[in-house]
Amino acid sequence: METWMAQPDLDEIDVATVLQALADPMRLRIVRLLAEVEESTCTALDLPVKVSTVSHHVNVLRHSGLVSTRIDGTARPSRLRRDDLERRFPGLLSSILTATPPRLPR
Amino acid sequence: METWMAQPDLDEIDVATVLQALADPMRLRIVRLLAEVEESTCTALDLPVKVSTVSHHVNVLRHSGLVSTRIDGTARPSRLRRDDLERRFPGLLSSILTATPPRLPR
DNA sequence: CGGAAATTACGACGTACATCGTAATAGAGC
DNA sequence: GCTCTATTACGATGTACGTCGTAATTTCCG
Repeated sequence: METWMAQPDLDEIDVATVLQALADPMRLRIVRLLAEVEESTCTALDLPVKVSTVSHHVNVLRHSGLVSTRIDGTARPSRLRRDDLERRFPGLLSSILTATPPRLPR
Repeated sequence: METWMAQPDLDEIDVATVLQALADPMRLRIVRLLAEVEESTCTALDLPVKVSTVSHHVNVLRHSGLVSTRIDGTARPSRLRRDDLERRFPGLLSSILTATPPRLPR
């Protein structure tokens, strides 16, 4: 049986909270990574910050409703709530993930 | 003839910058107001902060590509770049504007 | 049981930034 | 020209938070 960490229900997800979560560059990077690997733990994510910081970011992402986290022994693999987000805010997450990089300058 | 303040081109708009702009509650509120009134100046917006602060926020919104500002005498009426944003990030702005308020608690 | 690994809880530190007050600038109208 | 209004430029201030280091907790495994 699979156990999951506490997370907001679909209709509890606040768009302002989601935007605040996505506003941080490192968290946006985590979201993009999770969109590729489908599931990953904090230590497995290859990021230029300490694991305790990654853990903090993933917590923020889960509380905002962006990711769901499974309990697997001592590991806590997380995955993007793509379908949930698509239902709650159609087009939001997908347009962020498929966005073209900005043209120079800036 | 209409003059406009400098703003990023469509393909110069960065999704990360847009998200950072929308992350602030007051700026999100401004975006929602502009979505209703179609065009407004800083002083016309009824907000619980000083006008200099509103001006700052509108500048951030313009630099991020969310609003365009027209020069009309001493006034600087701004409007949402809805069509531009829809073309650049389909579904992003619209899903934010039409989002249902979150169910309690939180 | 003992040790290693994953995660998190906690406190501390820097810094980015939202906000304000004031002053400077610019246009409109008398 | 003078005044009024709208906007912004600038500096100051307080606070939120991203990051780190360390310790505590939990689980797995030999």
